[in-house]
Amino acid sequence: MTSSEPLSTLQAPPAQFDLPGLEEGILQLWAERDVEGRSLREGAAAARGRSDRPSFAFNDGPPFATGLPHYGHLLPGTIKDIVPRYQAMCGFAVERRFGWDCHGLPIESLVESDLGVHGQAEIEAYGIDRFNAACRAGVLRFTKEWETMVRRTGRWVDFENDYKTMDPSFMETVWWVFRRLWDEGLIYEGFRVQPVSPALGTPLSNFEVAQGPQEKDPVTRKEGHKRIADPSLTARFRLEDEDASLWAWTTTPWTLPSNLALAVHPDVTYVKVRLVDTGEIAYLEPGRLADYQARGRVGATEELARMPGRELVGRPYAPLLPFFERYREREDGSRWSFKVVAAEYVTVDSGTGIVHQAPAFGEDDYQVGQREGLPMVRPMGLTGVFDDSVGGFAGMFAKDADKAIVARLKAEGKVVDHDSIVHPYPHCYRTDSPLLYMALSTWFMKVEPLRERLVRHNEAIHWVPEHVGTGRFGNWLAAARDWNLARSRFWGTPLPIWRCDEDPSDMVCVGSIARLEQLAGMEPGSITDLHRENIDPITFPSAKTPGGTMRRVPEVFDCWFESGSMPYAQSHYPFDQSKRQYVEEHLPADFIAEGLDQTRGWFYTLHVLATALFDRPAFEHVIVNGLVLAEDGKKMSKRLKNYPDPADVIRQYGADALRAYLVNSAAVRAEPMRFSERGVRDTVRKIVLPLWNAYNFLATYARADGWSPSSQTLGHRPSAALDRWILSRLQAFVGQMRTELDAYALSNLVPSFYEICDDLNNWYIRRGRRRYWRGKGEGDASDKDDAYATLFQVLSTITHAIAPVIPFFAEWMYQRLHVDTGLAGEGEDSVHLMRYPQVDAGRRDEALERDVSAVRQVVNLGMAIREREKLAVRRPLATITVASPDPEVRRAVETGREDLLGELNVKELRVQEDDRGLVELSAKANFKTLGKRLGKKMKAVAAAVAAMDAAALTAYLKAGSVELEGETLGEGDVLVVRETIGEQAAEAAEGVTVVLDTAQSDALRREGLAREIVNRVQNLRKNKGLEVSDRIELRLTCHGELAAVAGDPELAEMIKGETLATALTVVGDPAGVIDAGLVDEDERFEIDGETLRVAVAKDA
RNA sequence: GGGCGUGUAGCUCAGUUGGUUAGAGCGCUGCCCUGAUAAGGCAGAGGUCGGAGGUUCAAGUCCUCCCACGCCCA
Repeated sequence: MTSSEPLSTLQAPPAQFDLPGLEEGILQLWAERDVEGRSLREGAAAARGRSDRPSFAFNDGPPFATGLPHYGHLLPGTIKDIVPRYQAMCGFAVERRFGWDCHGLPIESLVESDLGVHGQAEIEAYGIDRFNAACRAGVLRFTKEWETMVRRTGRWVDFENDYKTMDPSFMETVWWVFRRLWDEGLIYEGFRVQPVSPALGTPLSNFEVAQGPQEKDPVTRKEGHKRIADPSLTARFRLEDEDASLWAWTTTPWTLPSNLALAVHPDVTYVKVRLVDTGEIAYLEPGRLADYQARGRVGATEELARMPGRELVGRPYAPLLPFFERYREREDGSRWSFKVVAAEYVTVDSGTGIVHQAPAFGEDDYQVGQREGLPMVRPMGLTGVFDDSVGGFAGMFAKDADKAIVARLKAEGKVVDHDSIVHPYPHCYRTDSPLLYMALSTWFMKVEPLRERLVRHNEAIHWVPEHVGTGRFGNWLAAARDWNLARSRFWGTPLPIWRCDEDPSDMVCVGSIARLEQLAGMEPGSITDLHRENIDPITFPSAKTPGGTMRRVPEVFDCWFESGSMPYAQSHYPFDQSKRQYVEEHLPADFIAEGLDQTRGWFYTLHVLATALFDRPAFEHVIVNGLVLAEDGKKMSKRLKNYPDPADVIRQYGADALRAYLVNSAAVRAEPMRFSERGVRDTVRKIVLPLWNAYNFLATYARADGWSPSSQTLGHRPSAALDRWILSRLQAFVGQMRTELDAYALSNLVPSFYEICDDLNNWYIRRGRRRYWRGKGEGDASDKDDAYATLFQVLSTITHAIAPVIPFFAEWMYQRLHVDTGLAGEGEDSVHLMRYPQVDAGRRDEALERDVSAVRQVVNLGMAIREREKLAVRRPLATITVASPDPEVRRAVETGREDLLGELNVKELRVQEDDRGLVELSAKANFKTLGKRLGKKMKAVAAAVAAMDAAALTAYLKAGSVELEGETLGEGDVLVVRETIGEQAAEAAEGVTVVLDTAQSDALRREGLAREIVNRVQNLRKNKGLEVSDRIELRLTCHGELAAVAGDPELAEMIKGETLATALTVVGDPAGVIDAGLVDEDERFEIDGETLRVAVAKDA
């Protein structure tokens, strides 16, 4: 980074490792060189058919911009960056447009709070135009923060060329989509039972219901709806075909005027009883009767008959209240209402086992009513006030009418029992009033007829993980219900249905702006916005009904309909001719990714609309991520502050660390993950630092040596086994990365990367580091070139391969390795514009990899022996004996002799086949091969195998088979286990035994001490901040054995050579002043109880 | 209430078609190595594999039920 440095060398690593700072620098570099822009514009051009590259279609799900991004966005955001980045490196042009979900309840609720205007009536009074203007102004309030955060995480996505669901072009395509469905006959008007806040006069969404007041159940301690006291009324419904009653129970007497049927469970047994006191004959479920009697609400009874519920079905009863008697019979005289019907949902947990049905006021009731063809009776509007159809109750609020209704029924002798009950009940989140459930008119898309096609197209989708597609999503599709896609709201895409005010069946569905202008006789181009305030006033005369005026229906679309239309609407399909072909060719899109919670959300709506419109799936590959939980396993909660601010985490550890941490978690397999700040910190140490260290090593020595890469470096084929080994491992690594990325399986990327870094740092560089130390003219120059070229190739390839995962650090490495050194050509100024590495199968050598594994295993065994015997590695030993019956292992160990001796600091290697005298043989049955064959005999045979003695085992090994318990055991059926005998310094593993000769000769001991001295000097060099190539003058003050070592000419040369000392002065210490601590200058060390004083001076 | 997941060491997670003594990383303890390393190596402590039944010669793994947690839907 000093300006005097020539550009063709590897830059010195920064003194401090500061990943966040490094990332900021890379962001700046990307901006200065327009790197991101070049990549994104390539994708955008492809969408218009103006790129020579093949295109890869990625569709981004739009988030609501009403809140700030959190980990639930950053995790899918990382996935959405890795895959397109990889595909771009594979030569595809990838369009990556950011999207904003602008409509819907989140923003409407915010604006309601801001304005203090709540519910339909208030908003209409306030003015839809002003209300929507406030939504428009507020919905993008955090887009800058989003952009900043998303960019800071390294995600490349096009914000300039973004899409918004409130854009007129987007909304027009939504109209087009709807019109297509309308033409296909997939749209119908129907009812849906919805919770209504009578105080607001507005239906509420599930989300709003969940926002309502909560409290704990006093018994179960579970959180639930706020509790309320309601009437508990059991009424008698007089049968018309017998002098008897059906008893039914309700907690909502206000729905009784609308009663149209009574439901029984077809398979439950009911009883007919006579009440001893009154002689009344009644039907109900016997267990429930016993409950009433136990509570003293009903007296003694006499059982008359028993029958299953299905035998009661169809029996007529007299209306409890007279208001809707006209629905008793149909025009053809058949029984219509006021009869017993069957319903599977009826339970015997409460009430009488016979359930009052008011189809307009309950989801279950509504379903039964639809099935039975019952009329729709709803004597009230959204405010819950009875209308004139219910006589004396007219004008009363539903809940207030309870008392009057009960009183009237009592007076008419129709009440069996009247009590009160406290139970959880949903309340309005805004006004705290109890909600009323009622059937409201709305618009549906027919999904049920599409089920078979939905399931079939789902089979073509590649789900990661698979179970989400086959399980959760597949089940949902197979049971898909018609989709209520209208909302009684204000800020959304209006339903493009105009209906005649004279004849409600006279309707027009408008599929484009131009068509509306034409119908309304407006100038082309005069409609510039499609929100309600601009569209609702547009009317036109009916073509069918003379004198009728066509007016838009009031509803807007469910915002999921809009996000499901995104593949078409983001490109203004089919209106924008330049992108028509792209849209049609890229359905299904190649790739999408979102959280598990989108299964019934975006994934579903995309799939339903693509199936309905084009008879295709909407996407080909999808990665589903799990939820990010706080470290305590709970949901992340702003209120609880149980998670760190993402911006702080990035500032402290870097975005690469966060990305690698997230993508290395179970969350990429759709499992929930617990976010831990420590996990991010560990990721820096485990993932980024190893690569940085490796670069640091290369740069340090290359600079000292004046080595720099040339265009030949990357193709260089070294001959040394160590080089060929790491290059082979590199091919394996690239292969793993490609396989995983091609399969959209991201969970093994980081582990594979970690493995190659480990091999690089802890074997390749560690074993090969002396190759880089040789000064000019020393040793084999071509070997040194091999070493540099190999290390450079490895770092370069790793950098390319890991770039999609850690884009910042990979870019930093690339800049150092390729750009600063002048290797990168025109247009090659960013790693992200380069091609993803190919596997060079010719450089893979699996036999060599196995050999190195064998050597490393022997090293580990040797280390274990040294540990156990307390033999420091710095102290040389005379011999190591490796015994193995496997010729492959013996050959591998011989080949790796140098590494083995070097690592273990041993002088001589002996390899032998015979391990007799070193190990004891014992045997175990191989359950895997024998289990299936032997079955119940397995236990006896296993015992016989375990009892085999050394002689029997040797015989088995020779013959390859043995006869036991009448069974012939062949090769592999008996597993021979070797254990070292007695006290010797030996370790055994499968197929190999290692023994160390622990005897220390004087010569070995002196050499060990010399190495101790070297170690102290090296530490001192480092502490003094000397460069690895600096020469020093060295002065040692010591006495006794250390003085003898330092005075030995051979050892002194060794010390000088290792420490780059040009001069070594040994000062005796006859007075013992250093032992006495009288000397405090320089450094003092203890070695084997003797004191050493070291003085180091840089040789000028 | 239903669907789909999850539950294995203090923490984060592996654990193949059932197979012997259940593994790794982090953290902890001890020792070692370091002429790039903020790393690394060796060892130790730490487990009723959520619980209970069952199938099997053999169950963390298969079956049934239950418990807890999560998402979605009622």
